[in-house]
Amino acid sequence: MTIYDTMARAARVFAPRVPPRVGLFVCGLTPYADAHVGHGRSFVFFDTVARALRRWGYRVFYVQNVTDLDDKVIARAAETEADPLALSDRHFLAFVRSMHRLGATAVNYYPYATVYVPEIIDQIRELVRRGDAYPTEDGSVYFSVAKYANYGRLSGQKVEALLPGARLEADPRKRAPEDFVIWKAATPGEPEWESPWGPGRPGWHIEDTAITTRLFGPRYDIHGGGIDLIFPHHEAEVALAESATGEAPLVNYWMHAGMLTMRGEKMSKSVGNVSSLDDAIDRFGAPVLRFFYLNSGYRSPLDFDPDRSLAEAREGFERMARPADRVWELLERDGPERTGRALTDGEESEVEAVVERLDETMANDFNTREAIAQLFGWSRRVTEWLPQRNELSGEALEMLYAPYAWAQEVLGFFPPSSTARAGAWAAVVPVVLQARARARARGDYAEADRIRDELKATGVELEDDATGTRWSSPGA
RNA sequence: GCCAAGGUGGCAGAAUGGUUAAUGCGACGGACUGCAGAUCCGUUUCUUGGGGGUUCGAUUCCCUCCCUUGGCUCCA
Repeated sequence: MTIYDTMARAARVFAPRVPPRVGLFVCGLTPYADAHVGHGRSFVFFDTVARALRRWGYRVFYVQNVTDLDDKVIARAAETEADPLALSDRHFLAFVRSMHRLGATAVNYYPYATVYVPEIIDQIRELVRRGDAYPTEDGSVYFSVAKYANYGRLSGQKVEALLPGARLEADPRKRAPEDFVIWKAATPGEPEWESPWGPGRPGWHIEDTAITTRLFGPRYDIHGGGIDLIFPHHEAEVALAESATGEAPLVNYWMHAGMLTMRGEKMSKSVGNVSSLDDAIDRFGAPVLRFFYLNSGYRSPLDFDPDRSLAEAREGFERMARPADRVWELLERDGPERTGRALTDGEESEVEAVVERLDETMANDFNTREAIAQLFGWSRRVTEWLPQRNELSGEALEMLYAPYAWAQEVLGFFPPSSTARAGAWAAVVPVVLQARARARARGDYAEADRIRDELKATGVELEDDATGTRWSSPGA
């Protein structure tokens, strides 16, 4: 399989350092506000990466850090008079709930940065000892960019070119304007930890390297994140970790997910054009949202139009999922032991070829879009089988379902959805349907349509076909 | 100004050094249906941002220009 590596600016064959183990680290969010649709994109993508790697037999240890304390958390907490750590804790838990609703459950461990303060201090101490970082009189510590020769390799930036940059402010405490803070001297009233340089708290970049050095050692396989993090954050991570450990490269494969834009502009809390992730899940459901995200190349920008994007994704997803549902219904009702005809050898190898191709497609730098195109092709094929589906054995039906099972495993679509027709509705709706069937039988279509309309008003949708009436309650 | 990623049909968005450039959405017509829905058939549509080069052949590789977005010490 190949992965596009940002450092190499090319697709490279993937080879873990210690197969079959894979260390995967993805920059998580700073939980000072609710997650938005843009966050969902990259986290769903990396969830899919971990799912695919696991399917292929890799033992993935997926770590996603939580920046539970930084300037924004403190600022937001000050506005609401809340404790900063309690504020980020609350938002993080909400974020994890959203991720679970999205089926993004591949993460093994979400380390809070503040839990790793001892490791952070150790790493800073090592950098200072080596002369790569220096404390200042006020009790902060800065990393000396000039001491790291490869600074700029990941992002393509040159240090000289940074100087005219918009936000580099002259700071008398810094030896060079490009130096960045790794330990921030305490401000009264803010959370602080004791350190050799006085009370303070960690800088952003060093949190991740202290965590990954502790959990993975000086080198690991894959580091992911949004493309907006390449500079300065990931550039700084490389410099810090490689300086502190003396080993390189820190990361073998750098993966960056493209931005989600809102009508052409990056969705972000700073811009203020955010659309709540939970609202999107509420309105369209996790499968539609995952479909929307994965229906594009992960490195390309993806535009989100709240009026159109998810409605369009829903149409597409339903077309793809409908034949899967028809097969699943029978399996759910009769179980895999149901009797009937088996697939022919030719049909079986057809299914196997489809699944094999899906794996090959994903192995090409996680080409989820192409995999989805293939699933559409499979749905067209399954539609041809549907008229005779009642004659098929459970085993045959399971084979027809195999590409969808693949999608469930890797892309996270098609969650087992038996609940949709369960509960109180399951008892009541069939009675109503019988009444409607009698009305239709005697030609009273006005009554039949009235029942259909009234059910629809409660969220229950009906579809008539040759075998009877099917109902569904998407909101259930 | 510097760095990076994008630019493909009405829209979203793939792919490839080589037959008709996917897939989906939308629209239109038809079949089926009591109607609706679903499904099927057909139609609709791109010479792949502009220019130049390499090549027998490029949308794909190279150069250059333009545009959009992201980054340039807050960010998925």
